[in-house]
Amino acid sequence: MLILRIMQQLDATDLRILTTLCAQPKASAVAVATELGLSRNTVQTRIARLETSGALLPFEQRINPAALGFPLTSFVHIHIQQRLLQGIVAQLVKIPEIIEAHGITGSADILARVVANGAEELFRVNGRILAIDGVERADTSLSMAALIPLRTGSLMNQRLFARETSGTQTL
Amino acid sequence: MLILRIMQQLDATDLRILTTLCAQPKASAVAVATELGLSRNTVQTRIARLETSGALLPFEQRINPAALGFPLTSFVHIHIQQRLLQGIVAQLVKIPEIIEAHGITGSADILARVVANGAEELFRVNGRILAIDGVERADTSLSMAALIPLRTGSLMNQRLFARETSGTQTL
DNA sequence: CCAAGATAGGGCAGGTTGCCCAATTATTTA
DNA sequence: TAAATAATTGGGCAACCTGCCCTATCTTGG
Repeated sequence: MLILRIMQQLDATDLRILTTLCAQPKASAVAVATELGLSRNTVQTRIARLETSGALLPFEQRINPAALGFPLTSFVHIHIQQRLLQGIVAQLVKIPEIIEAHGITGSADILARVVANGAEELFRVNGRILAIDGVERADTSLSMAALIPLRTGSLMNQRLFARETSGTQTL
Repeated sequence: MLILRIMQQLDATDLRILTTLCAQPKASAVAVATELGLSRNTVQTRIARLETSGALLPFEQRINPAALGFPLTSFVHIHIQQRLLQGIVAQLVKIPEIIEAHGITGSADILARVVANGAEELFRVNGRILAIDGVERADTSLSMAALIPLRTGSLMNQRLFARETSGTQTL
């Protein structure tokens, strides 16, 4: 329902287009085409497909929470009564500072990414989470440093490399 | 060194522009301007500033790892000999499947986001992490569901709302 | 061998960008 | 409060780009 099944593997051309766009986000289709030695039509078709197939995440992803006034990032491991998951998620969605959440395996049930403008707000959010019916514990880990900022370039290189050599991936 | 200090708080106009762009990522500056009742010049100036000030993260962020052939996401809590952090991070960066990593407080030292095309690859990556000198343990939590996909819209609403109600916030 | 799909190449009207400038508001600051 | 500074607006212009349409190759798989 979210992402189309049609999300088959991207081929080398798609990857080259994406790579070019990463380097020059504002590049026009024409620019990409000439740079890659493709026709404008091809590039436009590909990009359109990438957007509809779910290969491109929403623009929202590019907005920096820090710039919005939320410089602190923390990860909260939430332990819950699993049978109440549905309702708990519904409540979590209502907390704006929770900008991401995954249902995970392991001792905790949910891993949430929480941003805040300061420690107090973090504390407040923690309180709101604990107040939800079915939540039993919430362990917060504050991010002290973004050692590796979210990237996908490494994945694209991997794919391109794998294609060219056709061998086992290594590094 | 990463993000410019110039990243002062965004004002209501910036937020409105960003909100509009979220709704219509392909909207031209002219379109945004007319929709918000601003001049084209203003919108273009603002957007340019947002891009240079670090309020807009790199395009890379919009690429879906799943589309690249990495449908599995997991979170790995890494315990290390803290004095070896530097070198460990240097090694982690070389592992393409690690698309994000934070230095965190709590029992674990590093929280890494790892993607893979299958369980075996996850296992391989885990091995590579454990092989790094100074790494003592790596606990993997597989993401079974993206309960809340990364979002920032909630933050923008919060900010805009805060502005409208209480007039004190400098945002 | 044919059908389907992808790519190249060309065309055209209309919208858009980049850049520049002057006039008009805010907003600060002295 | 007045002067200085920054933000916004409105307009103009050439170059460029997009969206859409059509056709001719060229692969690829059945």
